[in-house]
This record gives sequence, C-alpha cells and structure tokens, in this order.
Amino acid sequence: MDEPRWLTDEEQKAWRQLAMLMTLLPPALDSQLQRDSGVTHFGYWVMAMLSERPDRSLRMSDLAARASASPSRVSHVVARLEKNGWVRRARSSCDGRSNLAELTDAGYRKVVDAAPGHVERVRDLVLDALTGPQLQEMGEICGAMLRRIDPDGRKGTRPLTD
Amino acid sequence: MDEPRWLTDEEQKAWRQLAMLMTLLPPALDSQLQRDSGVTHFGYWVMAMLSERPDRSLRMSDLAARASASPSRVSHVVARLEKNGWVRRARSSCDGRSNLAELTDAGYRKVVDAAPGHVERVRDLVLDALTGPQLQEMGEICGAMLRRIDPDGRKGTRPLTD
DNA sequence: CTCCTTTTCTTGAAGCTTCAAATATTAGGA
DNA sequence: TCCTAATATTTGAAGCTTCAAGAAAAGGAG
Repeated sequence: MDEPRWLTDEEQKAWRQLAMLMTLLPPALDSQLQRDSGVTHFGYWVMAMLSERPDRSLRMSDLAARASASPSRVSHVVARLEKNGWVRRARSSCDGRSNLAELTDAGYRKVVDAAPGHVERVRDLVLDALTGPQLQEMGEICGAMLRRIDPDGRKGTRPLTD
Repeated sequence: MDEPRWLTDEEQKAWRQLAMLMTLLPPALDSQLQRDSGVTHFGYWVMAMLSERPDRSLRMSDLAARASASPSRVSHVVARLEKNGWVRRARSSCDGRSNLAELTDAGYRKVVDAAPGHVERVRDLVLDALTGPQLQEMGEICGAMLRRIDPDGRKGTRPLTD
C-alpha cells in the first residue's frame, strides 16, 4: 500500500524524451532499410552479426544472445531470411539440439549492399546529432539501464565448439 | 559512389548500446504492464495522455502527435481500447472529420490502477539506474536525436476547439 | 453551386513479435 | 539401461504495427 514515488518534473521530462525516442527511432531506421533494401532493421542486425564471424555462422542461441532477442523471435526471423535465401540453417554436428545459422553468399552481398545507406542513416539520426562527450555519455547511460534490464549481461556466452 | 564514413570504435560501441536498449527496454516495460494490467505500454501511454486533459479527451490527430505515432496506429489502438470499454469515440461537433477520443470512467480507473506498478518499473529500469546529471544529460541527448528524426517537433499543434 | 483538392480518420491485409506449447536431443541418476 | 530433467529450438495462434488504399467532411476556385 506504500504510496509510489511519483516522478519529479525533471524525471518526467527526461523519461518522456526517452519514451519518444523509443517510439520514433526504430521506425525511422526500419523505413530506410525496408525501402532501400527490403530488410527489417532487426533482420539486418541479425545478418550483420553473422557477417562478422569468420565462418559467417552462429548457433541460434548465441545469435539470440548477441541480438538481445528471444529465441522465438530469432527463429522466426531466420526462417524469413532463409526463405529469401540469405541464411541457411544446419543442425550442429556435435550437439544435435543446436542449429547453426549461416549467412549465404547472397546474404553477405545483401548486408554489404545495405550497409552504406544504413550507416548513413544512423549517422544522420544518431551520431551526428551528438557531440563527442555526449556520445561517450550515451554509451554509459545506456549501459547503466541495460544492466538493470538484463543483470547478467549476455555477451560472449559459450565456447562455440562447432 | 562516395565511400561511406564507417563507424569508429567509439561510435560503434555507443550505437550498439543504444540499439540494444531499443530492443530490450520496450519489451521490459510491456511485459510488466501486460502481466499486471492487461495493457500494452503504448495503450497505457495513450490513456495516460487522455487522463491528463481536463476533459479526458483529445482529437485523434492531436493524440497521435502527442504519442508520436502514426494516425493509423492510434486508430487501431483506440479501437482496441474502445472494445475494452476504456475509451469512447465521438465525432467532433465543429469539424465533422475529426474524432474525439475520450477516456471512460473505467479507462480512468485502469490508468490509475496501473500507474503505480508502471512507475515503479520505470524507476527501477531507467531512473534509478542514472545519477542526477546523467538524467539531465539523457534528456538532452534524446532531444538532440529527436530533432533529427522529427525536425518540426510535434507538440502543442492546434488550438483544440472542441 | 459544382468540382477539385486537402485534411482527418478508418480499414484490411501483410508482416513482425510474443506467448504458450510442442519437439528433439543430451545429460544425469537409480 | 531406463527414466527423468534440462537444454535448444521450433511452431502456431493471437495481437500489434505498418502500409496502401479508401471514405467522409471541409475549403476554395471558378
């Protein structure tokens, strides 16, 4: 029954700005990628993760951890990417439960083609909007919130034997 | 054909933090509200906007502007809220094109009931994660990005005659 | 007054995400 | 070995968002 600690004006103002950003930024990124490359921002993100690996592949669960998304979401997205011929799935040889998602050549080309336009958009909307110190500070601020949301910050996870 | 300006390590790191936050924060807020009150974060947001008005109502277009969302999205959401009996729609008397969305008594109660738990969550994940100066800085940083995304920052809009 | 344009809002379909449940495989213990 | 639990992933349905198109009213020119 404790009276909740309502937000001060300062807090309310800052929180509203963040809420607005969360509402407007994702669609702004999506629309550019969708229009120019026919990919979702999240789909692009997933393929970019794969493209960074030496063998262009990751276990589904590691992919999910790196993309900060639920296994289910990643599974659906990869299914769509696979339908487009950009990703291929194969069962892991050492653990029959695991699936490996691997970027195809077409998928790699897709990422490479989409990257410049996407980077430009990120620059335009995010990076160029901020001063150097602000950029630094933003990283720390986001990090602080992320630690609250996901205390055991998923990152490297398992050794990836296969 | 200009070579795009790729991201520096600093930029990449900061941007990834922000991207992760955009992926994780909305679901984190949604799940609390959905579980405890059966409302979406956006649905709550819309009802909260209405609840702040003296007459608990807004024109659909103003509601959309304040919620930073497309008319279509607001229309669908309000339709759902209306089905739940939380919002009522009525054609404006002075401009037959406009629709007024008005929070019902049940809707008002819903917002009031949901508010404490939601505020607590926002505190937990966002506000309590930051120092005072960081909070201030976050507001400014978000504001800077928002001005890039939506240069003519929608806010007060029209006079609301009715 | 009529026609045309603009504004405001809604609609339906398609796509994406979530949730709960199902499947398949490995691991651990009696 | 067999049984149970834990792990890794998928699936289908329900709900939400977007997109493109549509309807209705207002404003303005002729």
